[in-house]
Amino acid sequence: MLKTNGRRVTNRDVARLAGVSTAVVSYVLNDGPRPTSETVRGKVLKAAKALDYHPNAIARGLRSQKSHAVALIVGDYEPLDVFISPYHAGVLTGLIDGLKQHGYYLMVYPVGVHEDLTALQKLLRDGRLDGVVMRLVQDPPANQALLKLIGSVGLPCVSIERTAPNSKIPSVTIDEQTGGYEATRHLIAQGHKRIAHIHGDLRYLSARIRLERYKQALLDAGLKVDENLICGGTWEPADGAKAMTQLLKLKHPPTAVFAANDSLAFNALQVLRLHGVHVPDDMALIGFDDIAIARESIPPLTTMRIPLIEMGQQAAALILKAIHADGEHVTSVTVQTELIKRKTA
Amino acid sequence: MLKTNGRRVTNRDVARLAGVSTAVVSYVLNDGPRPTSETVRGKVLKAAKALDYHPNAIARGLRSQKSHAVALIVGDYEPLDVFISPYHAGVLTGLIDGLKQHGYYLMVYPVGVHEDLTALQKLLRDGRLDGVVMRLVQDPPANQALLKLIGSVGLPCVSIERTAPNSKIPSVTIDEQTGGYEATRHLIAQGHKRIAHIHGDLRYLSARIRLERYKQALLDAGLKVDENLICGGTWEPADGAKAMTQLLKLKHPPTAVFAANDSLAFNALQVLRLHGVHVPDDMALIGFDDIAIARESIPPLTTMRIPLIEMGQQAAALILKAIHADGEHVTSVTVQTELIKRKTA
DNA sequence: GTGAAAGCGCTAACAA
DNA sequence: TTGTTAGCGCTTTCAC
Repeated sequence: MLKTNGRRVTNRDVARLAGVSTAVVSYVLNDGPRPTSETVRGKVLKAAKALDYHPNAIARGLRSQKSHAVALIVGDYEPLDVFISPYHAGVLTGLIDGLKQHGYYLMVYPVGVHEDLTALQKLLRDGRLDGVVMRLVQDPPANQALLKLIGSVGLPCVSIERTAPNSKIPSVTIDEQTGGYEATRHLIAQGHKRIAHIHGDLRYLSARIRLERYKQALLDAGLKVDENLICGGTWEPADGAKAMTQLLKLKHPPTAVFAANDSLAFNALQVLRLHGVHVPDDMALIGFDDIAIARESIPPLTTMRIPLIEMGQQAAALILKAIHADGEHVTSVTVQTELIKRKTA
Repeated sequence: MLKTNGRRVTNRDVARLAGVSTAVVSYVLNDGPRPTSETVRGKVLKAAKALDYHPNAIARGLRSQKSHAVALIVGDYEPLDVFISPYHAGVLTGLIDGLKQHGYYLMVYPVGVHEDLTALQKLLRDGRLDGVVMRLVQDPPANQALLKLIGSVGLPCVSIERTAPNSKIPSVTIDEQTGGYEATRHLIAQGHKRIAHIHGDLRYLSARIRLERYKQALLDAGLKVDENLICGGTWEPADGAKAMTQLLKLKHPPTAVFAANDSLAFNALQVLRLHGVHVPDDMALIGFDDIAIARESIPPLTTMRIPLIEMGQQAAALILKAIHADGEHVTSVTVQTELIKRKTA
């Protein structure tokens, strides 16, 4: 905290210089809650400027019980990878932006799924936060400890990417159902009958939904689900290459592939090129997310776009609403995916 | 901030339940500064647990003038891209990790180079920060406003990636001199005589150093610097493709290319593949940074690795030292780049 | 070894 | 319209 060699400039210094009381200084600087005369107002403003006065947020926070700070709590299996993933980076960016515009600050706090929660509890009960945006990764009951902790502290909270089971926490979710379905539909619409799916880490709900909706789209189109055409392992990009290699070895290989995210798709694409398979003629390919690599890849990837920055901004809007709602209900938001047609399907 | 339906549990509640004064509660919970008897200690601890007491950080901060919070201020031309860049994501990750281990929290604050600084000034003078880690992007005099602001608030500060001119601010820098030189040396060592360089956005110091060191390495090896072999534009990945296309059109094309970062190198690589140029036999290629794409690309990129996470951790160590140093000198740190030999050179 | 109380800087209720 | 002052929750000095 600030440690000037001279004394810190306070409320009282301004009051003294302006020849008024500290209350008036407060009234002027906060534009209320009581009116002030123009003359006094001018004197206070002048004194504040002369002294280069900046109100102390800590003192103000102690008094008003508001910190104007929000934390982003993001759980993951590998907390050190969290912000390196383009996925979270996008959300983080939108969130910061949305908060900054309203004078709120963002604290970032990654937490490993098996990490002890006492440190987090300390942060949450500290009084230094006005609200929390959290990103759950695990399913119940594994995420119950975190959820219970957040519930117990009574802080306004918004869940991002998925809903918080058994709670009234509002959320910003992706319409995964439609996204996975439409990605598959797009391939079907191009006349493909043998469509494979490279799935993500099935510990993640999004991976499971995409897989399930892929199947549903096939069935709805009167196509059979062939388990041989379903492969994958984790979100590790290398698994995309592995899966594609596997698919190419099939006696009866697919003519199109829906990969659960762009990294997987991109790595699969590289394998195709290595084997001289022409994309999209010999093999169509669609990804998911629309991260930078999708545009940069040659050929550029067709993909289902998730509006990451928008998600972050929506989360910012929601948590601000929740902070000011004072118990009133805040409605959840679902963002839509969008088919981005490029050159691979 | 926490708003329980019941009253907040405070110091006094614990004191009352334990039958002691608030002073003793503080002594026990903070292990000092005065000793306490074992009996009293037990009673206080028990009462604190019974009431689920958590000290209020704001009140504590007001009293102690310490917040245990640090901000990462990162300037850039496009503030919305800041944390999406794998570069900053790595630094951010290391920084959070290093701070968390010492009970400090990180606030993130991107700032556009042409942005008005009053909002930032407010944050810095707020009293809510114990220190600042900043990443300058512009050169003097353009960065002077930011630098002057930070200097004037008297907060402990650490500069990351580059030094802060005309100031005693300690820094975590990369040994760019060696990095750019060694990358070029590596290509020379393989017998290449015509080596091109795809440079980055020359508004950035790192881009300029890499270019300059590339030239120096050539000269030191008795090779001529051919301006036709130097191209590039911005850090935009697409410029890597553009530059490589240009190089291939030369009557006398290079046999090796040093790209100023991995994204540029990767996009250049795609162009090579498109033209059927074999890498590394017909054209060797080396990148810089060692971001994920360098590993995932096929063939994987040879590159100069920057230890991003380590940089963040070093920055954390330095800012913590600066916060506790109380005016004493904190020495700067330089991290080394490392040649990662993969398949493109 | 412990209690009482001052005071960190601010806001707002109470008085005037 | 403005001044006085209590008090947010904590740490630490002063007194015992």
